[in-house]
Amino acid sequence: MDKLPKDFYLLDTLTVARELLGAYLVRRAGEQLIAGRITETEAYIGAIDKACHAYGGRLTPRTKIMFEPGGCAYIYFIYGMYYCMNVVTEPEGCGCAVLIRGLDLAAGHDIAARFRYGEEFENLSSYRLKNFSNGPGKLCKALNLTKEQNGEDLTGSLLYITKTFPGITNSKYTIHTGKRIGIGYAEEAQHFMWRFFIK
DNA sequence: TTCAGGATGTACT
DNA sequence: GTACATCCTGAAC
Repeated sequence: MDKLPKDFYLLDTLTVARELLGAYLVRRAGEQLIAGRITETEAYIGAIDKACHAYGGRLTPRTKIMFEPGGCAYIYFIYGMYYCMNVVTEPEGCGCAVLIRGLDLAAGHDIAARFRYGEEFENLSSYRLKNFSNGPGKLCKALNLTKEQNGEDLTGSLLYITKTFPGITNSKYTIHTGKRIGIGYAEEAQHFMWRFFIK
């Protein structure tokens, strides 16, 4: 399995955000694997981005993971009930990350469905299938990602990203860009075209 | 199919 | 006390 190496995560945040599209986020749950193709990302660059939790070098217990060298997971709790997962990027001290906003489930359907809805995958309604992991809070629930995985090394065996996944054929895609979602408070930064997604 | 409202903990003022 | 990188439900169209 061609796990993305540490060096990849040290690259420019916008590059990582684009390159992650079409890759597979893999989560080990016991002996089983859950994998989803990444369909939507957003870049957050601490030095210049008012929407970033680490804007202006703000270092708190929550944000300290963002200042680690690229290649670990930054998972935070939001709105009292959801988690969002980010990939920390660039060298140590930068405070940059890429938010994973959407996944297409590729493997581990049954266990993911239990994490997400507590039901078997084949029993899910079409509405639930369509909205299974197409949002940051949703995909964390499907992959059972919580603060327990905050800071997890993405080059380890519990949580990692690959360019291909066994038994899955990569389909072609086109990258689209847009404004980021849910950051209306961020003044000029809300207009940055730092959201990337594929069809 | 779209939309308003509520749930709810943590970080920060 | 307030805002938050969200999602679900139920009601109206």
